[in-house]
Amino acid sequence: MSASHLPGKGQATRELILEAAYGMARSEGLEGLSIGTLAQGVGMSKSGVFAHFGSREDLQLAVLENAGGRFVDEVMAPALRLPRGLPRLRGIVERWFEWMRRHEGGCVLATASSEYDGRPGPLHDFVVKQQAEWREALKRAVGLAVESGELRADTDPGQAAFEIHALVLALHHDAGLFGHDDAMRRAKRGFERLLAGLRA
Amino acid sequence: MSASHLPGKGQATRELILEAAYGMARSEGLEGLSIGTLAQGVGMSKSGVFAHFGSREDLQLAVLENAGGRFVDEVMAPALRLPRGLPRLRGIVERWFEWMRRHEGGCVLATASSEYDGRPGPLHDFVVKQQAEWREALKRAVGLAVESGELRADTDPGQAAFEIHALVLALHHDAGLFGHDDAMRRAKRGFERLLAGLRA
Amino acid sequence: MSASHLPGKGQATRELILEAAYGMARSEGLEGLSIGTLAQGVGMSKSGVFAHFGSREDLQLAVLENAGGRFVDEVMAPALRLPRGLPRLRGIVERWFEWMRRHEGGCVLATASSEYDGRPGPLHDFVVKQQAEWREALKRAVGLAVESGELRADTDPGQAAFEIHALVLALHHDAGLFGHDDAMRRAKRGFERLLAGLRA
Amino acid sequence: MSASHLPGKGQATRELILEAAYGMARSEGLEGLSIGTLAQGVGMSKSGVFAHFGSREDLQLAVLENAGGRFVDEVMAPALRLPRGLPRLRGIVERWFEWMRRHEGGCVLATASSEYDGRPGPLHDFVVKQQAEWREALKRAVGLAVESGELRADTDPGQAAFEIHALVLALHHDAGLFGHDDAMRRAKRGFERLLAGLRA
DNA sequence: ACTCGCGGGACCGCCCGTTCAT
DNA sequence: ATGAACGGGCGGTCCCGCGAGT
Repeated sequence: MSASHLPGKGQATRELILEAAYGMARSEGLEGLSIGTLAQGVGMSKSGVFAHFGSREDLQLAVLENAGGRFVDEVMAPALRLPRGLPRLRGIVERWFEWMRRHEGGCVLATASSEYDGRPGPLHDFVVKQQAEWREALKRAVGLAVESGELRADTDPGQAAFEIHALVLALHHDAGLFGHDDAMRRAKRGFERLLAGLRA
Repeated sequence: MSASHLPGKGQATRELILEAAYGMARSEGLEGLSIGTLAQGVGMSKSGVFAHFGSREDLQLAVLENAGGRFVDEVMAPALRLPRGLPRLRGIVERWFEWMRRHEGGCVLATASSEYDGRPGPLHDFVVKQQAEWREALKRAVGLAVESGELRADTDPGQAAFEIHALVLALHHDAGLFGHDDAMRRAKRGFERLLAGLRA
Repeated sequence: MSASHLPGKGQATRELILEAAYGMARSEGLEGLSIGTLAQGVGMSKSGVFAHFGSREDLQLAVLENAGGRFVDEVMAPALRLPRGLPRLRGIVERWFEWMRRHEGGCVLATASSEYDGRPGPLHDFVVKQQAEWREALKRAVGLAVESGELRADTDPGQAAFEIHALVLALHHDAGLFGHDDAMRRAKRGFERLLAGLRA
Repeated sequence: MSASHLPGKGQATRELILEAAYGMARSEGLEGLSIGTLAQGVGMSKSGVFAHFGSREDLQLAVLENAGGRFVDEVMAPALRLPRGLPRLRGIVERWFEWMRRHEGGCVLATASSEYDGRPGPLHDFVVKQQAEWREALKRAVGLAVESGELRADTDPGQAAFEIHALVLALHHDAGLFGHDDAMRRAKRGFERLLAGLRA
């Protein structure tokens, strides 16, 4: 957001590294990231890679931040440009499902939740913040649909957000273990049933 | 032929190790298990620990098997002794939630799903088998409740099982990140709403 | 040679172990022998194997002793029953070559010389003793052929024994690296040439 | 493009390590080389040592290569600058004997032959290549002495090379087990006798 | 500003030879 | 002859710094 340094070569390499790191973290998890392997993957020396992030933990944070940014760009932001109410709520969920489809075989953001749920530290805190943010966004979208009268007035937005997120988690879970297609069908049907129950 | 090694000293140590291993895997994940740390935790030498399981992978498998066995004993088995239909279905879900409460701060079985979803190997296969089994049990319980007329005849048991499991996953997720109590409340309300929608 | 303990089961197992150990030492060398691998090879527990020899070193010694005994039985002893002079000398060498043929792919006795030449200890001493013995036997056989007038009177038996042993070593060397057949031809021709030069 | 890392600090350390490794391999054999012990010997950390050679096997190969290079420099190359015929043949053998004198107590190149004769792999292949090369060089030197008329026309160069090499092996063998001086005398006398028999 | 070569120290999973009670 | 355990070592990989090159 500042003019501190023109895009710069460093920034470009950094992005390249993050890209590769994200790919690796998808299958091995953020905890499975190894600087050596990563360096090999991008064709640099270990110290070259290392220099961009002062520590492994900072690298993991950067990957998480980066992926989170993309999630916002591809899921949240476009949905927020849709009209309030059901359209926007549907927009979020559909894009979220679609995101999961593209990340079939491992979504770092989803995996990170269980990697760091019981392990204090900066990564834990960051994951909590991210997840809370998105849950809140979901909750707000539900709330607006209640205000607009599309959903029943006695709807509890937090509860609804919880249940929607549950479907996302189950989608990721089943897609990874049992195959993507069935999981997607079930998730979509689950969402429709949920909406049906809430509709005014 | 004496009573010397029927219960076996080795078996006892093995159980002790598995206990400690389970505790560690709860926070670090099965992939985070280290034989050295584990040995230190049980006050044995590395080689002493190692000898009980021919390899790290076999140790991980043993932990998973052991935990799975306890899950069956504490959740599935007792529920199967309840009368078919809603009571049994409720029995499973309530005990499953209760299991999650006791494993607040990390359930290895739940975490393993995301650790091995995209990583081929014996552990992956085992996880898939376990999860499929329990999902199937859930599905059967739903089916029986349909047969008994307690749930609507057009209920899709597989879909219902998916949605119930989603609530379990969300319970684990939220409990780890946002605190257990809220998560539990939401999961229970979610289950009641789900049942309400399915009731004949 | 004593009546200390009737052949006994223990003795039999011991022989069985030595047999297996010899086989392993042929490809891996005496230093490459591992009690674990050996135990597995004979289908016993490590400690079971270990109990027969108080230490790894004693096992190695036993293997060496055992193989040496067989060498004497198959090479030296039968040759000593031949008439003195050239026949006996030829007998030794031919049987020695033949021994190498049967141990194509590694003769522990030959290998041990280079494993322990620069490493003090009981094994070194034992190897030296064995090799000295056989060299001495060779030397005596040459000496007898000189006395019988079949070889020139100015023959130096120690020198001749050295050169004959050289051919044996070269046979083992070439057989292992370049193939047995060529090596054998060359060794035999070398021996004949040597004899031709010494003949009266 | 500067002189910064043409000699290279790393190269220097590498040579230093190889030097120490050669010393250790002389008594323990190439298979007896241990990275930990080696590191201790050169006063570095294990990983520091390890980094110079991607694996233990590559370290062993490097030691073999290095020693082979020195052998060529000190034995073969200078002899090849002598006039063809007997002088050059003598030059090779004398320098080879001299090499053995300097490596009294264990020559890695000689020992490696018996360590890897029955064990497939890159080291085996390398040893075979080395030995074949030097044998071939010896054979050529004999052949040239035949062409020059100094050795009998019916001389078989391959056979002669075999017998000369046999003396080298016996020199190494006896020097290690029975003492160097006797061995050297016998080897030299053997070579003279051999030449006498081949002379035109 | 960025990248690399080189090295360290801790730890990994695993296997060694060995002991002791049974 | 076994099973359990030990202490120590193996080869190998980790993350991380320092110093210097461009």
